[in-house]
Amino acid sequence: MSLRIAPSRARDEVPSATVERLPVYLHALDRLRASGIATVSSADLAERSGVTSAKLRKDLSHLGSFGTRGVGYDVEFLHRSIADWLGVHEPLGVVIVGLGNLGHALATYRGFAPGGFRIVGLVDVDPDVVGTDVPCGEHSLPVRPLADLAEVAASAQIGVIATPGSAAQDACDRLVAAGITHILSFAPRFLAVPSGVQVRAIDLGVELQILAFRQRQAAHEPGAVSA
Amino acid sequence: MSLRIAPSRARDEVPSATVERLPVYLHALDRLRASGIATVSSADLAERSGVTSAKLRKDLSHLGSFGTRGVGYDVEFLHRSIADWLGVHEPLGVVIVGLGNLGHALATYRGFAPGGFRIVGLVDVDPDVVGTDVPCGEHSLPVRPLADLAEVAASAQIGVIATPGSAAQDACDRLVAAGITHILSFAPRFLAVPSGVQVRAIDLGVELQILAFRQRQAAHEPGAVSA
DNA sequence: AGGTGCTTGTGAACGCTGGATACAAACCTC
DNA sequence: GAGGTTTGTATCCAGCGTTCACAAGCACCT
Repeated sequence: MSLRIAPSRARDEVPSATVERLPVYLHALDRLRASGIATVSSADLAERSGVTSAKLRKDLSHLGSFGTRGVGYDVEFLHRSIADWLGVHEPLGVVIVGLGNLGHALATYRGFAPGGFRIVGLVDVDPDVVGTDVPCGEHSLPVRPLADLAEVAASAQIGVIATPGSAAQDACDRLVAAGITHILSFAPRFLAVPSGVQVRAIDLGVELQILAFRQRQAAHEPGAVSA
Repeated sequence: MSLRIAPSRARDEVPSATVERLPVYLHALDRLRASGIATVSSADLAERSGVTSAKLRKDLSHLGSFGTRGVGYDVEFLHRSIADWLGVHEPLGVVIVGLGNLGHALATYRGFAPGGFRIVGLVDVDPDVVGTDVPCGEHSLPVRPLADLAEVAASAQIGVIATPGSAAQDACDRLVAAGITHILSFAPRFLAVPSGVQVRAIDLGVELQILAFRQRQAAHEPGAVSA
């Protein structure tokens, strides 16, 4: 393969919808690499990612030019290119607040390390939980009391809230006070934050209700089939 | 309060963006009701839900007219109206496939019952897990082997996939074969399904990577502050 | 009884992101 | 060197969602 120049276009001008699909492509490339496949066409990769080939090519064109006309994409090169563009090479520190069932699930979740994350701290209020060790991928970490949050968060860039809803706003405020600007929340609540702080909220109950609505709707009108 | 007519407009013509926000409003109303607040204005409710008042009023206008001009909304009445419209009164059966950490977290998740769900089955492949009892809200359920999935899914309308990625497509195929048409997947993979089957996918790794990208972007350009 | 001040409900315009199409450029193979 | 294949991109379109602004309506006060 000839020498290539890393395109690396300005990150600002990329549509957010594209940014949200890039990790999906990365996963698909992961699997292709694991299968020993060296080259992939846009049509093939698109099908594995659940999009159309045109959309895939348009997405990639926003960050540069990675393929070879008439051939396709080199799996290894495209994977590295997207990963670099997303900035996976320098892992971010993650602190998890709340180690109930969900917190444990997140801590032990495989797929954080390859994604460029390193869990650096676990925090909870429950005295029965504080002090216990939780396995986090390779290593394991002790759960520390809520009072230590500021100290723990000092080496983190991302906060994850896995507390009950009633404790979520307090946890959020503490994270923000500790300098965390990007938060992933699983609490069933809207979190108020100062401007400049990004919150990405996932509410399992809401997701299920949306699905349930569609189910009931489809059950009531058996004729309708949507994409 | 005077007699009111339930508006109940056609469900089809409501934009999907509105449908996805209704459960959020419902949660906010839950909390207001718990606080003993009887009346709420669109501005107040909107702030608690993380949207603008105009958007909230427009969303509600799609399903009818629930407020009183000059006063606001009756919390109890609006809650019941949205819940009825979403169809919460008749609970849907949920079957969970995969009872690792995430599956356990989902099974024990509080907030399914009030949302109109009833977990009716748990399935896993691991012989060590099969047979164990898992608490699901009020009651508890035994984990059954994968071979029983069709039988278990017979009384379910929604399937939840919480397996590792490698087992997700197989689990999905079995759910579809058992007649399940609406699936919530947490597996880091695109799931291929026949047309008519709805899949809602949540990939924790993807969510974190999107957030991480924004973090690195913000860190690199300290001037930018986005809403 | 009438006026006043809110708040809802909605009509219309706007912005815009994203998606589809089609075609030219480029590369490998024969 | 020709042909076939696949990428990269320019252009256009369409549809959705959001916002703005105002009219309609209710309660309360005088």
